Parts: sequence; C-alpha cells; structure tokens
Amino acid sequence: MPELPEVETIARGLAPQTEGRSITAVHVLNATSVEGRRPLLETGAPGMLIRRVHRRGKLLLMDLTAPDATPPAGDLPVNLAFHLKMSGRLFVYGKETPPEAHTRLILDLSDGNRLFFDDMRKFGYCRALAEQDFGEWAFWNTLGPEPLEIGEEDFVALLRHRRTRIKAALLDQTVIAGIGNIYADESLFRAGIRPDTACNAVSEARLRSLHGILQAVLQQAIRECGSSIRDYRDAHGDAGAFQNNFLVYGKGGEKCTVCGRKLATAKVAGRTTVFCTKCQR
DNA sequence: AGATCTACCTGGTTGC
DNA sequence: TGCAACCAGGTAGATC
Repeated sequence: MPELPEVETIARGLAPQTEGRSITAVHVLNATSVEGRRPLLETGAPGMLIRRVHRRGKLLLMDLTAPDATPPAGDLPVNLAFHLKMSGRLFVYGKETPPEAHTRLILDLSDGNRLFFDDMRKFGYCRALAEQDFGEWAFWNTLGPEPLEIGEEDFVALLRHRRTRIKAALLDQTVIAGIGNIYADESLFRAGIRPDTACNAVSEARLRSLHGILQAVLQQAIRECGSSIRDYRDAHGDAGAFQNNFLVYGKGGEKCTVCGRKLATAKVAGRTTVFCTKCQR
C-alpha cells in the first residue's frame, strides 16, 4: 500500500543509488509486471542514463536520457514509471544477489548493481514511455493535482461542489493524486469529518481545515519515512514509522483516542473505513 | 454523475 | 491437523 509518503520515501532512497547510472540490461521475469510497450522497455532502455528519480501521485518515475545528453533520437524511452500498487518494492542490490521468489523485473546498472522490482501480488507494473506515449496514457493524463502543492483555495474549489462522498473523492486519483486508504482515513479523522459525508455537505471552513490537516499528515509521514504495515519497506529495506501515529486505520473496534467510543468500521468507496461516530460528523 | 460489483493476485488469518 | 473461506488493497472496466 505504498501511498504518496511511501513512494516519496522510496524515490528519495533510490535516487542516490541510481541517478547518474545507465541501464545496461533489462530482465523481465514476469510479463504481466510490464505495462505498455514491452520492447520499448527491454530493448529501448538498455543504454539509457537514469537522470532523475522522483514521484508523481503514487507513481515512481525515472527520467531517462541518452548518455550524451542529446535528446533521444527515434523510439527510445524517456521515462520509466513504476506503480507499486499493494505489494511492489524497489531495491538496489549487488550483482551477486539472486532474484527472489517475487522478483518481477531486474534492471542491470552501469555501476554493477541491480535494481530489483519485487511484487508478490503482481498488481504493480513498470511502464516504459517514449515522449509520444504520454499522450495515450489515460491514467497519467487524468491524474489530479499533488496534495502537497495545491493551495487552499484550489483544494476547496476541487471538492466543494461534488456530490460524491468525501473519502471517495480523496481516493479518486483523478481528483487528487497520491492518497490511499491510510491517509484518507487518518486525515478525515483529524479533520473531524465523517468519510461518508457528501463533499458538498462539508462546510467550506472544514474543507479549508482538511487541506491543512492533509498536508500536515502527509508531511509528517514523509518525515517518518512512511508507514510500514505488512510488506512495505523503503529503498533501504527499512520500515517507516508513521504507523505508530495511526489513530483510526486498522483500529476498528478499538477505543477512539479522543472520546473513548468504539471506532466504527464501514465500507466507503469499496474500502474498509474506520472512523469515530462521535468525533467525525 | 455516481455507486456497486468484479477482476486481478497471493500470503496470512480465521473458522470449522 | 487440514483445508476452505475470507481478507487486504489500487485501478480498470462493466453495469445499473
């Protein structure tokens, strides 16, 4: 469940281990872990230089250039986009480390190390993109604004008139990018908003408050290197610490830390949702 | 437009 | 003990 803070942590950890190296070979161990044009990844990526590793929404992006820094001529990938979905992980290992049971893709790097893409559940993917491919990638083109970059006014305007439930809107990557089940529930609890409230029934003042709280929660989670539940690890194989700050996520039936009432569990937008019926209205 | 359901996938947990 | 049922979760796609 890498969400924005986890992907940001992974990108920051991966950057010093991969930027400035070129890709010398690509090994596809599981075909379904490659989305888009497989030949562009397998035969186009070798020889390309990893210039920058960063994040957009929950996507981890590797910007590529030809080693001589000229614009890539013809059909070459200028980007690798990884979506980790639920169980995807990215690690850099020495060349002697063999693939694991769930290793789906390996990129050999020019410094002798290798980037492993492990993904037990096979939901994640790596997509190689040439310049012209971005225009045809619906997920990329409909991705909403970054929650840490959007201003308060724009955030309020984004939600104010929607009739959908506020948690569904927060989870909708076309509305705002990078929020998943954990940070939706944690933010709505801290903002005192019931997850099943229609957006247009939430006062403007509370939407303003949610904007600040959402940013604070995401920033704190990034400072703490994300949340580790089940199999999430950062690029160094380390667990994050934000799970120690969970107030509702995964705590259905436990007592609310604020009022002591039992936390309720419900399905909202198809996801398990935990909230306090007294503190969230 | 928005809600609901299913598919995708596998390991861990629960129930009998 | 053994095994079936269920669960978690992000996104796409179908259907109402």
